[in-house]
Amino acid sequence: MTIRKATDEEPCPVARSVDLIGDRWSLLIVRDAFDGVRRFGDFQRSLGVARNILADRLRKLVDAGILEMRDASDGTAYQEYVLSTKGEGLFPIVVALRQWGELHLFARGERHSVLIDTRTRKPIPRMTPQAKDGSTLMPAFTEVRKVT
Amino acid sequence: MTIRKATDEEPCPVARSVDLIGDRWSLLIVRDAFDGVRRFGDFQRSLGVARNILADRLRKLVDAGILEMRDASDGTAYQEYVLSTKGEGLFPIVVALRQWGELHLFARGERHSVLIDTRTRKPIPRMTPQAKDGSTLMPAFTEVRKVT
DNA sequence: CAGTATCCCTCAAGATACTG
DNA sequence: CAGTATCTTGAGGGATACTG
Repeated sequence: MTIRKATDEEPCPVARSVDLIGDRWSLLIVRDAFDGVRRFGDFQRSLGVARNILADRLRKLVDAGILEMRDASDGTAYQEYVLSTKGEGLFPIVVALRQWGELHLFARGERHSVLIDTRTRKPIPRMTPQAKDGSTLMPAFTEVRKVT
Repeated sequence: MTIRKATDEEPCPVARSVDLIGDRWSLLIVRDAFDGVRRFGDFQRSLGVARNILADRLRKLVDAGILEMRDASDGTAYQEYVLSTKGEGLFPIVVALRQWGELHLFARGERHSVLIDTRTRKPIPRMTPQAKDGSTLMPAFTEVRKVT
């Protein structure tokens, strides 16, 4: 990052976003968070990431205001990491990555995990529906749960 | 990547997408490509990336079928890199990153670059318009040109 | 101009042991 | 269980010189 502009001098919003969440793990943590994962150990098992790296990424995501720490809902003494409103705003990015990947990175018939919109109880569509003007309709974030 | 699954064993489309384009430079190259950048030197100047890294990323993007090489349109002996259909499919991801960044990563009033939709001649909106059901409307890719 | 070849260095990441 | 501390490795990335 010596050569890249400091984030606060970078005029391109895409670049700032990529600087913040464009690493190997952050977006997958966010994906899991959309999927309802909340606890350190669950993230760790889901991702298979080293504990120290996970701790670092969680801290950065909390510092960035994407995740918030809360007391565990199950009465244990530990913390949970849940998406803030800002973090929930990443939903279109995750969905777009998912849909592009489904369409272009899987062979026909090859199985992949899907997301269920818990409001409509339907899977997030493989492709974004087209509007009349050619724009695409991105599902809203309600709550989502993975099915494999 | 020792611990991460090989791409062809990874069942999550988000993870496959992130594996492919979730590095520091690939998405910014794609962003520039949407912006009409086509030549090695122009990418290099725009991004400030080392030439060997740029060459590597361009090669990987071509191998992945996201960019295609063509003979230069200006008659010179060189090549140009243009988005394939698959690459154009990344538009919603770039737009989503842009809009999230505009909304959450810039102070009020702070200036940032914008994209002009050359079909409508209007800037890509700061926030995705909401549909009645709470889903969001992602602009179509026609052609786009940066304005700072 | 459009790359390739080399060298070097930093940091991300993995492994593992330890602590409250 | 939820982390922290420490060590090691390797890949990513920068600088630069070189080539067709």
